[in-house]
Amino acid sequence: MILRLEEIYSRLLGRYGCLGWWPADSPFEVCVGAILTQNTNWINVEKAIANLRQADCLSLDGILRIAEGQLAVLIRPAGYFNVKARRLKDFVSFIENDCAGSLDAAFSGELEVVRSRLLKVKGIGPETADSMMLYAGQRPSFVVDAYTRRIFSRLGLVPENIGYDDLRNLFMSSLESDAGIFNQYHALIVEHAKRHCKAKPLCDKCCLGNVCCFGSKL
DNA sequence: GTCCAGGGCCTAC
DNA sequence: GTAGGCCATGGA
Repeated sequence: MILRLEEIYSRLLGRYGCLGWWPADSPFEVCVGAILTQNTNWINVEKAIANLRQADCLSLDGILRIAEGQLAVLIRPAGYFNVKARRLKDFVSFIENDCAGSLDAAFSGELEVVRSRLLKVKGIGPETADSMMLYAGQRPSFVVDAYTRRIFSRLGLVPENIGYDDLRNLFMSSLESDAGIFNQYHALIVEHAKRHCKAKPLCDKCCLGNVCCFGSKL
């Protein structure tokens, strides 16, 4: 049986309930987290964010002000710290110079225009741009990640090697364009993946019929 | 010791 | 246009 996207959402919501993503105190913090979490465990990101907060650098001005080398030291626990320090600097420069220092301005305008503007910033790829738009800007841009591709290809809904934009388009054309739903759906996918898709061997009580649950790698 | 985590850029073919 | 290498920490 092939499950539809709405049915999968309904099952995940029934299983895990409202998750209330993203775990951050402000839209700016969401953006910082989106960059820091690239290919990195969230636990390590939290440590880096705690360092930034303690150093009073968890703000646009804070990151503009601090030297890149010092920034790298603070975010060290998140890994790739030299790369990510540069990316954070590039991002705040974009907000300061191209958006008049306003995150609201960065997220204002036609959806795909906002997205393509973000994608021009070095270090912001599709997933990071969509995460920022959805979780910091409350814009209905669906976030696809490795978990999404893994689960939905295992369920037989898409090819394993489907491209990012193709998978994003599938969700966005199949679901009501609602930031609240997109927010929940992505959060539910991540929650499900963390609990089930890494289970070895097959986990039990999988609300998607165990199909997606057989180790983290195919 | 090995694998993996809520990616993205750059270089070679 | 795309596959492969690189960036790097910390927990399982």
